[in-house]
Amino acid sequence: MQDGTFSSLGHLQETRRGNAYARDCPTRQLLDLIGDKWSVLILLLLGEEEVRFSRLKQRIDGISQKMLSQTLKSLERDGLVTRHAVATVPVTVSYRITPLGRELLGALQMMIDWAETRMPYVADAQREFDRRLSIADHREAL
Amino acid sequence: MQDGTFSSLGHLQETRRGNAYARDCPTRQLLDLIGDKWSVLILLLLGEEEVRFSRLKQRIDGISQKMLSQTLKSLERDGLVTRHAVATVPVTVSYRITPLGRELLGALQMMIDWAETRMPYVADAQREFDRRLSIADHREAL
DNA sequence: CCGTATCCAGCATGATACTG
DNA sequence: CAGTATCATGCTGGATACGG
Repeated sequence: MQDGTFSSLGHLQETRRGNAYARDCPTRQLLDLIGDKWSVLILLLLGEEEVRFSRLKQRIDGISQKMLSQTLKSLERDGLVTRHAVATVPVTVSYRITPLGRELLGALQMMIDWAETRMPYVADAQREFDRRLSIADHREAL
Repeated sequence: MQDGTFSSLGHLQETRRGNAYARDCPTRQLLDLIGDKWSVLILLLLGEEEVRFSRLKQRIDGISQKMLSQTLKSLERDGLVTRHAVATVPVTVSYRITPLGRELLGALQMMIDWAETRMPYVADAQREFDRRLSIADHREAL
């Protein structure tokens, strides 16, 4: 079904560089990494300072130990944070953001700013949409 | 468990404005909207021009009719795109990005640029991480 | 303290078939 | 052409308990 799409894209100029619409474009790959529930929150915290595991768990509202551990390992694998273990008893582990991670955080800043100023408008649009929908549903029920 | 977090954040200065670490911060709300599999790809296409449903389906590699319909309705509900139906037979429907959606696209541009230039480094880091892990696993098996 | 294993519920996505 | 309904499925995230 899509083979034709791919080959026709070989010599295209879709305005943006590269094939931005393939399901495996870099943007989607990135969203697969950070589009989850906790990654960005963790990166934001680590962007300020090195933080210990237990402190992260305290400061991130509602995260489970499992998800914190899992997300940190993921971020470490992606080269966005580093893990530093000190062999005390019990062991002490802290995490730092990498230069690559810090760069990403910078690239996300405009998005974060947009979210903080514009999400209220999105919420308005959603309410309006739902209101119209419920009216339409009501008519339909006649 | 997290109530203390919230109240203590009342008079904080966590570097970034607002409580960026709550699970319902605007940034996470935004990621809930566009962190899915298709939203950004659709927005990018609509950012160039008004596009018909069938054309979107052709151009977005691998999307199902259900997911296209569902994602478009979601974006419409969020106020990021608008739907325009023409009562031909059969009906003709096209979608346009809204000013709010275009603004979001602008805010995403740095992230998109970062993804296109830096995702290779992420891929490198992942390979390196997996390589070391397999070595460790191998030792462990002795 | 930090991390993992297990089990489980809910949701996101997809295949397919059907309708106006 | 555009969209919905149904059903199946894999994955994400959460609860809990255990281990180093």
